[in-house]
Amino acid sequence: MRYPFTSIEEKWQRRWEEDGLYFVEDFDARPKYYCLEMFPYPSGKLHMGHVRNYAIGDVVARFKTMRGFAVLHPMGWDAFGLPAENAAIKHGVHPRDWTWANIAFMREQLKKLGVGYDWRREFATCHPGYYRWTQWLFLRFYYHGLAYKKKAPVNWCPSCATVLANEQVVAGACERCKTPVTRRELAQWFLKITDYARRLLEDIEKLPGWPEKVRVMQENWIGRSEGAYVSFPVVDHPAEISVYTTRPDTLYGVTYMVLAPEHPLAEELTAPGCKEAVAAFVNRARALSELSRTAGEAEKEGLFIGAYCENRLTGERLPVFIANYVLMEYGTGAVMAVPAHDQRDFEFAKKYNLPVKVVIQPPGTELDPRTMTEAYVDEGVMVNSGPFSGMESEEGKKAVTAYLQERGWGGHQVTYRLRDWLISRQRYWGVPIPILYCAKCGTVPVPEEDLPVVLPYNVAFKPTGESPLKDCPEFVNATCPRCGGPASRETDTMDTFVCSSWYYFRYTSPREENGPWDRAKVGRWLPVDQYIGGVEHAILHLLYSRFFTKFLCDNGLVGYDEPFTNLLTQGMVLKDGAKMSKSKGNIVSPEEIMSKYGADTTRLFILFAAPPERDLEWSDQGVEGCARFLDRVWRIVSAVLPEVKKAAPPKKDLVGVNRELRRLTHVTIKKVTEDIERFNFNTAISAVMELVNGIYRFCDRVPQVDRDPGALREATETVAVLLAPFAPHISEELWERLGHRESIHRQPWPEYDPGLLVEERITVVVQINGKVRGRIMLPPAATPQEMQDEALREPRIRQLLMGKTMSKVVTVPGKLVNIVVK
RNA sequence: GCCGGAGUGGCGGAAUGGCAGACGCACGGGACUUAAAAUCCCGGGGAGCAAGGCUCCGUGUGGGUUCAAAUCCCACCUCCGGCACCA
Repeated sequence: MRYPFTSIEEKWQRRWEEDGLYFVEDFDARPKYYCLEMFPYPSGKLHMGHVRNYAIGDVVARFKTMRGFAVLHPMGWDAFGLPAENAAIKHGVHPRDWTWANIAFMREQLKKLGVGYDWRREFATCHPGYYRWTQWLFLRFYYHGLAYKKKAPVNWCPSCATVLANEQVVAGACERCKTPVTRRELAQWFLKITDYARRLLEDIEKLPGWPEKVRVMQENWIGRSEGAYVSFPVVDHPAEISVYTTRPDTLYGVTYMVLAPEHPLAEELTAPGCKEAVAAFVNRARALSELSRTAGEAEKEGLFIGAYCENRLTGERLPVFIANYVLMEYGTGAVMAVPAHDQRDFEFAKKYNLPVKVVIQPPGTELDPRTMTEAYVDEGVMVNSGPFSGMESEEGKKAVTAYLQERGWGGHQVTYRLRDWLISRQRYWGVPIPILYCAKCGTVPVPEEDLPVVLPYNVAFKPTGESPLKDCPEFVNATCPRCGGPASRETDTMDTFVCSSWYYFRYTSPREENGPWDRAKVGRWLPVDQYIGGVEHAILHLLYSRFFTKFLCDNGLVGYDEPFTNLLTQGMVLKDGAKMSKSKGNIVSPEEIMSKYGADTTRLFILFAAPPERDLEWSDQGVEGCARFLDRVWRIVSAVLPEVKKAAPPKKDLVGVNRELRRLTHVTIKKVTEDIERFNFNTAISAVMELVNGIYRFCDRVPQVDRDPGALREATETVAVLLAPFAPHISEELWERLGHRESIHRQPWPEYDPGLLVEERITVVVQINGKVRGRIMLPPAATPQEMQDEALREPRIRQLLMGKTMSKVVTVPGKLVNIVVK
């Protein structure tokens, strides 16, 4: 028989809401704790990944509340984005109506899950009251020169009909729809995140509370490298080609130069006879998708453009090529090719029969260009390098760089892989970029007092590759705030990651009208003490948010330069070993599970089945087991209720089974407390299960006259309290039935009594040569000598030691005795 | 290729130098029942034997350190994730 979860859950959800149980005031005497889960995109319904995310967050929030913290635990909606617009195109629903309907539905689902949010703080990023401040922040970036428009080759997703940020391109394809990305030359808005590359990298050290995995991913993404820039004068032309290299020690081994096809000098330097071929090559390379140009096995292709430049160190003339393997976006868009010591250059040189010149000799062997099958890319001793010959690579790098610097031919340089963040999107359902274009005044920012630039409701949704706002005259046509003349509005909207880069500040003062947030409230709550979400945001959202926070800190808008002190990245929810997805048809819907088993069982299973960081394999039988456990709790509490309801506190001097029950209770409190602190929810729950099993055994074996009702009451109430963060409804109901008036979620977390943890007698293992050969019972305080003596008195041990020589005895107090014999 | 993480019963997982397999699932036995379900209690790593208690083997593989290794060190294998022509 199943306990009546439906009525219990409804009853308490209603009661909690009426009582405002989860409201938290901004200022009270308790220490603060900000617990935040990544807010969802309102796609329609919650999926199991959401359930996992919010169940984990709720355990943390409830636990910290019971431990005496003022816990800020809010929820909101990352509500702009493409799916809304795609739904509009497909089903003829307006993105706004679609989004708000989804929000209403998902809010109810979260409430049914029993998550304890302060719903007064809810907001959606698509509300003008919120995006007004997104625009305001954009203008702060703009005024500091960190928001700029430039024409550049950008990633274009033909299916989404919009441009994408670098971070949104995964293996050359759109991270949303997996369509291969193409390149387009477009004028687009960027945020200058590269200005913060150094600090974003260095400050990763300030994040010991983040998973190593995420920190490494960010480090790799930012991609710092140290080297030199070197300029090469072009022969018979005033221009110089500047390159970036991490191996200035190989400068004497350069045998040719390569420009990216998009390089500004490529066309200019092309000899008259080569014009046509070069133009054709450049066009071909430009049209190629990022995928085919960069993914693995793409054959290196290039073309001599008929120009030469000079290596100032050797005086050699070097032919200039354009080639598909050089990227315009990195370094200077040009490289010096050293085939002997760079694998890419080596492959290119072999294909086009270019000379290979060895300038680094590895220790022990001698390289011969004629017999080399691959480049030697490691360090060694410089050879054929003029005055630098004989130097070690490491020393040579410094010496060559210094030499270049003295002569003005180059110098030391640090380069990052990180590129500026492209935030323009040619889509309707996003924050309008608050910029005007005036024929007289040029680019003019919308004055702050005119914000928000409101997204018009009546537009036509066609995926044309241009923003639907372009066809909306009442939006486009505006007046220039500088000269009063006619102006047109920017019609691109912002990447939704802009909206989510600052939402965690807004929860502190969600209706603030005088600024994006109330400074004092942000000071009270930030930084986020515990952030919880999927690892898929390891780079995108988390890097952008760090960038925003640093910028805001520099401008005195917040007092911290890192937003998230501790980060927990949860694993995926799998079914049959694969991520749940529509296409695989292996989706388990939270609605179905919750109506069949209730929210408490659903939460309990998802927390019990695996530790939070690890992937979780869904198991219907596992859910069944958790339901059974809660039934078991329900039954035992109901059964002992008459016995314990009026019981006095447990007597101090209990012995035997009653004391044993108290010991188990306190051991469990200790274990559950420590496990929750370490996010080991699965073992915390198993400890509660053991306590419940212990109560059952106690009731099964100890006649009622011999039971101490106080000890039994303590055990029973402890089960309810320890379960409260995991299964908030059933524990609240049991708490009430046990005679309490105040919510269980307002109770202080129980303390264990260390004096009750000790056993009267413990089992000590006796080993001979590390193998268990016997067990002895001893008081826990037995000294090593007593342990050893007792072990040696054991008949079986004596028998096994017969005729052997004891060479050593190792004792671990409270644990074991190991006798080493020869 | 580089960087991370993981590998333990039939399954999810526990143990971070000290009794491997907690807890749960599945399975088996018992009690209750006319019976079944539910429930409650008990039992389950493998192999061997002179079998009811003992021996041996056992945490991906092979070596090492240690009185003692799932745990620490070295080499390798497999799976998962991230990055990947970044000069």
